[in-house]
Amino acid sequence: MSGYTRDVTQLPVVDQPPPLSGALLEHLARRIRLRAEAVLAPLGLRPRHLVALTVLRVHGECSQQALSATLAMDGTNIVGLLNELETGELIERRRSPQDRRRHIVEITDTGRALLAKAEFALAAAEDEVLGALDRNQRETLNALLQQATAGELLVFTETGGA
Amino acid sequence: MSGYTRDVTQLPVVDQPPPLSGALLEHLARRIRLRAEAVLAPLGLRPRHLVALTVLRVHGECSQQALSATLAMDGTNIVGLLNELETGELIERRRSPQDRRRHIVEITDTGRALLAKAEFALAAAEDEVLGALDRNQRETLNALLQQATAGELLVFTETGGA
DNA sequence: ATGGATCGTTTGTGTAAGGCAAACGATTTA
DNA sequence: TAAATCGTTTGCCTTACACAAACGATCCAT
Repeated sequence: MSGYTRDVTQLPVVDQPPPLSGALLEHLARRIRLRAEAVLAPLGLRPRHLVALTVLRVHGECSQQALSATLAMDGTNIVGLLNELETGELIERRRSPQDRRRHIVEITDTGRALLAKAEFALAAAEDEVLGALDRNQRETLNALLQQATAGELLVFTETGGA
Repeated sequence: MSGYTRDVTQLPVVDQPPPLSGALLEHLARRIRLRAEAVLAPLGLRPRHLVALTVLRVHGECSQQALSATLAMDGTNIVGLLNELETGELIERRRSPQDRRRHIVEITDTGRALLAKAEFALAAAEDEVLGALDRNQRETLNALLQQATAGELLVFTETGGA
């Protein structure tokens, strides 16, 4: 599965490094996050909340530890994060009927509404940072990110949690 | 300039939020960063170094405070970051002839080499996270990020630093 | 039924990133 | 000559996390 043979059908030109996105991803994320903080504060949100809500909107409901894996964040910290979101009734924790130890986490309508509101408010900030991209390109970018994000959960859906 | 009228030539369908990338950007960046740390450690690098080097490769040489602005990081912290990079001879600080208070920061050949080496090492980690994107999409993604990143510096190039 | 695993939770500790402020030497500019 | 600027050093503070240990509730296997 991990034996992903990179496309070396031709000769390795000059041993050129593959197109790498991580650093740029991080760089742009930071620039946006800094501006986002100021915009989100009045809404009682911080960047981490935005990320969690966004992920919860993409995926449907999910167990708390699945969320922990998806956000790549320690389980103990997820508790606190969800507490904050639950206080604002942005997410809902309910017991799983199948396994009553589990919490089923889901974004609420209030959560969706606030998320949408936040997104409107953030548009300007993003425009500022992603100014070099035109509308089309930004949509392409977003589609790619969305697809990449949605892809993760397949792993956990397939595996089920083994 | 900031009066960017979003394309509302038609009726605002249902007041749908604009395509937002910030949260997803941050989410994916985090997932990659965590895996990257392990890969970079043996090279004596941390994610922040990778970001700095990558940015320095995209832009050419630049003053230290321009870098501070580009990385959106406090000037005092830039000093330490550059010190670490300079110790490894990955970047070079030299005095500007025009204004000898200024430091001209530039990535060295050693820096480029190590950066390339790191990128090779990181490919697997990215493959893992961006697995839902095919080769073409990943190239598109990278091109967009590159373009967005390169765009920032225009601001400072134009303004000159006023 | 009993014992061992599992899920979420609490608490507590540690670390790394980074902001912010003050003061300094070297330099430029007015 | 005086004031502003660039990088630098020092010191303090906050935030986001990871990690470990212990707990109650629950599931599961024997």
